[in-house]
Amino acid sequence: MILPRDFYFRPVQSVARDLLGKRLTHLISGQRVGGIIVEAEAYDGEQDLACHARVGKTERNKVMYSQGGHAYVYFTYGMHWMLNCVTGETGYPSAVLIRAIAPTDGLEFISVQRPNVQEKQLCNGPAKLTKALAITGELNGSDLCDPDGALFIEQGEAISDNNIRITPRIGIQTTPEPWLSKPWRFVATLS
DNA sequence: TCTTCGATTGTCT
DNA sequence: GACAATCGAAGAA
Repeated sequence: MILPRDFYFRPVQSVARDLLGKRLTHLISGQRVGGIIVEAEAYDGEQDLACHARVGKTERNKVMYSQGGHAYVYFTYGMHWMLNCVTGETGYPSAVLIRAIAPTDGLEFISVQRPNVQEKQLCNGPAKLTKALAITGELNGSDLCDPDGALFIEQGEAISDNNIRITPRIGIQTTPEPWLSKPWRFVATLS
């Protein structure tokens, strides 16, 4: 059961929190590869100086300005892909960075993608999970609400508030306050 | 266990 | 020409 587009038409912080426990799937040659989302971060518009859209609309970040429910996939550090879910109405650049999942489907595919890696470390980072699920720039702009698409997010398990940790965002060291300390990272604690 | 640092390229100024 | 929403290896303690 794929999440309806309405799910993404809410404040990006709410979407980030509620994505925890949902099921991310990449369909590869008909095979389901994916897992449960356990970590996500919110990036909220041009005023958020940690958000790519802080410099306005560019060729790179234009997908963030599209309608909620689409995938924003970008390349960074010369070697890593990152996966985001666009939120909000067309024209408002906000998105949720998917930072980690607990893999449940296509484990043999994942182990080929990430050889010699302990199970717990397979998808516990934003670049790790894109590598594990073979997500690249080809999927940039994909509609996550399309049941015939290759990449989609389905209803999963509800995560209660006392199983969620909220912290500042990671990897934005050069971002000035107050954005640096915004509690916009959501982590589902296992068990 | 903790900290430092190299890899590697698309994108923006 | 600078640097990035990172990772993992290597070295120190």
